[in-house]
Amino acid sequence: MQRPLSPSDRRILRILQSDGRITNSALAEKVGLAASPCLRRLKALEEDGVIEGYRAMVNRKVLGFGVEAFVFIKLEQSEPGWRTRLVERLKGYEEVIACHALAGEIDLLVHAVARDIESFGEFTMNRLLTLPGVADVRSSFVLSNIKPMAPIPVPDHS
Amino acid sequence: MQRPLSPSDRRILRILQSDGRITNSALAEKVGLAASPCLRRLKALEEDGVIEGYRAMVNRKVLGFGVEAFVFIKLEQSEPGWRTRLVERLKGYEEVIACHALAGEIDLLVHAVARDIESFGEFTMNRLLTLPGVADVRSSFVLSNIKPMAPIPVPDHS
DNA sequence: AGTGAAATGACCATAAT
DNA sequence: ATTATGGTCATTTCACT
Repeated sequence: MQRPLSPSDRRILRILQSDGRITNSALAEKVGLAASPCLRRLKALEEDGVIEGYRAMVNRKVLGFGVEAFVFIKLEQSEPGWRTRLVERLKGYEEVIACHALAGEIDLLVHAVARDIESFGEFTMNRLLTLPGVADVRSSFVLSNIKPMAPIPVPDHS
Repeated sequence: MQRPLSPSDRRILRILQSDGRITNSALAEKVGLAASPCLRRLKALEEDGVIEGYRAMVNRKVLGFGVEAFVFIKLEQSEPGWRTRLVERLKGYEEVIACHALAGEIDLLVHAVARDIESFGEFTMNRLLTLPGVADVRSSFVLSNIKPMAPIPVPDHS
């Protein structure tokens, strides 16, 4: 189902996770490959879905989002259809920068940004609590990003 | 303290958050600029720290990490020094792909990956619970990534 | 290895302040 | 005048075959 990763592939993945915009030729040099085979490997990794995309990390505060928070949501037990629609609505909110379904006490973990505390309040009150199927909503503001979005470790073998 | 963002800057940020490896010339075309001024703006955004970096998004399962989890940590009240050292240790763990300090019930929210449930257990037992200053550790496995790492919205004005 | 495309820097034009 | 914007062109470097 998945071609095994060569040592070069692994080096490529390590480098690209910390510098996603490096040129292929600079990448090739770091990896210890000629440009041409390096590019072929990179394309293959993209093609195979090992690399799912590239993203610029933007400073949220510069964009006017002074508040970052996590919202812990418990759902009511209800027909499956409700849950699907709830999740679709949630995904549609642009304040939601990530959302995970969890096992255990909390059903949904929502990572959100907002301009300020007031607009975050508006968001939770008007857009989260009003979703049908939501039993409980608790929010915690992020005080500091201790470790922001670190790379996934790339072991020498899978 | 921060140069205001031009409409072109905002378009650049929107595009680069969903395609961080787009060539400058393709970016320029989408933005509606010539390549040269587009590149100048891009460099300035990096220089000013508006863009904090670029990252390839890698499929964790391909790398052998079948398990993704959030760990909710409560700390004991203790001297500030302990907390700093605890946080440093936490940052050093490569299983930890993100970590936030939160206000409220939970003090630290840790986002982690592991090869399987057993090795996640080893991680929580031997590396988290043993940290001095930790009062309580609770873990929830991620069942699904409902909305994985969406862009931060870029308003037309800040 | 070669060729077409992209990146990059020097320099100019225009408009708003 | 100064600042901020964008454009053109020439050169080097890169991507890709």
